[in-house]
Amino acid sequence: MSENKSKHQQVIEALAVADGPMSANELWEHLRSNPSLNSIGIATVYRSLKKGVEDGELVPVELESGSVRYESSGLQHHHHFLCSTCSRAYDVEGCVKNLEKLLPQGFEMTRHEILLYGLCADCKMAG
Amino acid sequence: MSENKSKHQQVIEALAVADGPMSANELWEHLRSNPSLNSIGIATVYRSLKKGVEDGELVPVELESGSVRYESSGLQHHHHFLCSTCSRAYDVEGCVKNLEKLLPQGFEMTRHEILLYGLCADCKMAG
DNA sequence: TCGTGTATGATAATTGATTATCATGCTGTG
DNA sequence: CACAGCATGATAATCAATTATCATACACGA
Repeated sequence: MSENKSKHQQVIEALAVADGPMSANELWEHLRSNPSLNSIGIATVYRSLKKGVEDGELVPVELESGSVRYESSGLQHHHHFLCSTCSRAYDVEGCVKNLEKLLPQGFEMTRHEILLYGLCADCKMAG
Repeated sequence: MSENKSKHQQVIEALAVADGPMSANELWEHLRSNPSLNSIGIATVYRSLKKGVEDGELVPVELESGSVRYESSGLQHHHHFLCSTCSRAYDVEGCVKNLEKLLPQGFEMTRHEILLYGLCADCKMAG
């Protein structure tokens, strides 16, 4: 398989070009639906995600209860939009100022996440 | 039991005075540890949470994968802080401006959540 | 007091996500 | 070609959260 991509690479690369973090299941469906790729098993998806995180290529992102999504590490600072209809997560660029002013006395902040909820462009147009 | 509080009321009231949203399990441990209250079963906690949401008294809050927390409805607009050490969630007052500027073209935002991560005052002092 | 209905607790059952297992097939080497 | 080792897929096993079940106990009205 030296001239073809390994399944693991397919997982990593799919996330590299995705427009938002994806769960194991989303990734699985996405890869299976692509006719130019061979089929892939869900076990391989989980294995690749785990390895990707261990290798520092991927970062887990928890936006909801019940599922962990993954994104490429090394992306610019960004946040996420979660569509209430299709439940896909999208990256959104930029950030806001003055987050520190929210911090209560005595607390120490190491990072933050901003989550926007609503309708993504696709679902808004379809609805 | 007319002069005492029902278990359901105890759950609702515990959340009313909590300093952040709590999961079923957190609530259960909290209520059991309070010597002035009778013991309570985990089933009752889940039942009360479900009923509280149906009645509009409680709101589910999803900050992580793996657990749903609940808070009183009708709180002022606020956000949350999640302690990486004790994993408790705290309410934080206030908000920030210009969130709309993050929204991609064609998307529609209905609500948002800001999550701060780090050490809470207790853990910071203890650590 | 008797009967009905609600509240409760213990625990079994379910569910969804994730991990472990195991057999297969392919790669590259000696 | 035979062998060792890794990648893979199907699926069983695990795990945590949640829900369903069922028997008990108490409150309240007839």
